[in-house]
Amino acid sequence: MTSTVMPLHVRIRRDLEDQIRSGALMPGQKVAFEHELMTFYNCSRMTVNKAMSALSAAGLIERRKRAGTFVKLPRLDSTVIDIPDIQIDITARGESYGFELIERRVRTAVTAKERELAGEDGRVLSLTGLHLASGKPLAVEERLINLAAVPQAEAVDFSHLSPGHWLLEAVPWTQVENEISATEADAELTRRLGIEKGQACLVLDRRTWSGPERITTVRQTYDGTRYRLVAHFDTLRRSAPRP
Amino acid sequence: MTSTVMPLHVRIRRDLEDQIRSGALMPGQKVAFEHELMTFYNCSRMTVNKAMSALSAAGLIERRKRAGTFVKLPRLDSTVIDIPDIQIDITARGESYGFELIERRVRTAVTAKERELAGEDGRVLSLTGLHLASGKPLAVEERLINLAAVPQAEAVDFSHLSPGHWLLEAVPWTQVENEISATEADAELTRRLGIEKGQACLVLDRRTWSGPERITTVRQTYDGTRYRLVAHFDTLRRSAPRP
DNA sequence: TTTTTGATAATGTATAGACATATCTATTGG
DNA sequence: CCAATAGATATGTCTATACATTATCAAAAA
Repeated sequence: MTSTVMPLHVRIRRDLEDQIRSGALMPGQKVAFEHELMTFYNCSRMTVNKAMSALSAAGLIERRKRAGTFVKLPRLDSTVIDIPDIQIDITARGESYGFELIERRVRTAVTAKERELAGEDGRVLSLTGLHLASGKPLAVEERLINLAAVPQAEAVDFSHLSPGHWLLEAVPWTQVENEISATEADAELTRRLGIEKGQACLVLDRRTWSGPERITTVRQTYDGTRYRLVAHFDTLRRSAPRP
Repeated sequence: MTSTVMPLHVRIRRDLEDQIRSGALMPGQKVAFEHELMTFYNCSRMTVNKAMSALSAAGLIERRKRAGTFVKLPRLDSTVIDIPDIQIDITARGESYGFELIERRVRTAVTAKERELAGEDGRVLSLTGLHLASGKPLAVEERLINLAAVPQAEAVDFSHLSPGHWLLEAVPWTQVENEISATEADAELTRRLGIEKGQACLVLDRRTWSGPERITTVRQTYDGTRYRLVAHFDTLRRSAPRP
């Protein structure tokens, strides 16, 4: 597949990966010793070691001194799913993306949520808007931005600009907390998403930090019939959601 | 924290990680050259290189020849969430776990879903059951197991044994596909989970492979008010769901 | 001015060797 | 027989060096 010449340590790693994936090397089984691979590939131990260390770091194998190297049991309790940025996700599906601002307010933090974000008497920018896929509402977004951390947000016109996408460029985050849940559509959601009353919606709550500082809190509520989170995962590394 | 002496390349990596996390090194900023770190830590280039390569592999930094090394923008479109095994998740919350089998059938693949799993005329084990947290139903599970791949499943008594947990030990997977969606509780879910009719439920569909072979297909439908997926993620590595 | 070319500097890959560390095995001493 | 001990061995770390690769910058040519 890859037309370019592959570095040897990458080739060794891929060979082993392939054997593990295909089942030729099953979990628990012993992998060849470094010195065996070294003679097989006719290379130095450092090169083999680089390949094996990478596999070990990726959690595919376990290495024990004196004993050797063994294929690890993949653990289901740490399976992983991608959570895409909604704008990127929509365009990746080949649909056109749009954002429509419903409400914008600047105020002093009063509610618990606002104070958790901006602290006592901190100022927050509150935005409510709609994410559109091919012109149709896909998700409602309710966002709070900590103006102490992102003062420049106050001057931005978010009428048709996804705040999440803007923030991504303006203030890179270092930590995110995501929470996925389900909720029934209330009257407001029903109206805004144009769905049936009581329909199930997927809710994504996200809080982001930049270093120690809180940046933003957002809740995106998706039309449950039109949106789902998909992830393909294998023992080496996850891949992107399918088209 | 760590009482043992840390290898130098780990220390270098952690120092850089900490600087990135704390905001001392912001995305886009240039990281010191290898030869600078080499004199700073008084070590060889290979040691610095090992640390930097690891950070590069983890996606924290980007390295360009001649130009140097730069802190990467974390990309929201590849944020990640843990999907725990339900049994492990429930016990981790300090609740007692239980499984209750509702229906068990062995049959030849007829529906599209069954044939996708077991192929034309393949035999499948169909299991329906309830996951209980502290004695109360938390999720309904509908599972199909490919008996060609896991013949020993036919002899197992799943009356009070979580099939997913058993499978994990019996047949290690190499690939998983997860899908999260939301649905309204129908009459059957209402009855089995003891919830209100029409309530929103979180649905987790999972398909697993072992090498090229399909192992199982499962749909777990959760009581939306009692279950949510949580993940804390930072630019270096994700951590477990909070208690 | 624009384009080409070439030197330069940074990372990427690989080697051979050295010593450290953990752990398994066999031998020895009680 | 059990326990302590002493190899043996596989991985872990690190060095010093070499050459490959490639983006960048500046000088030379069009």
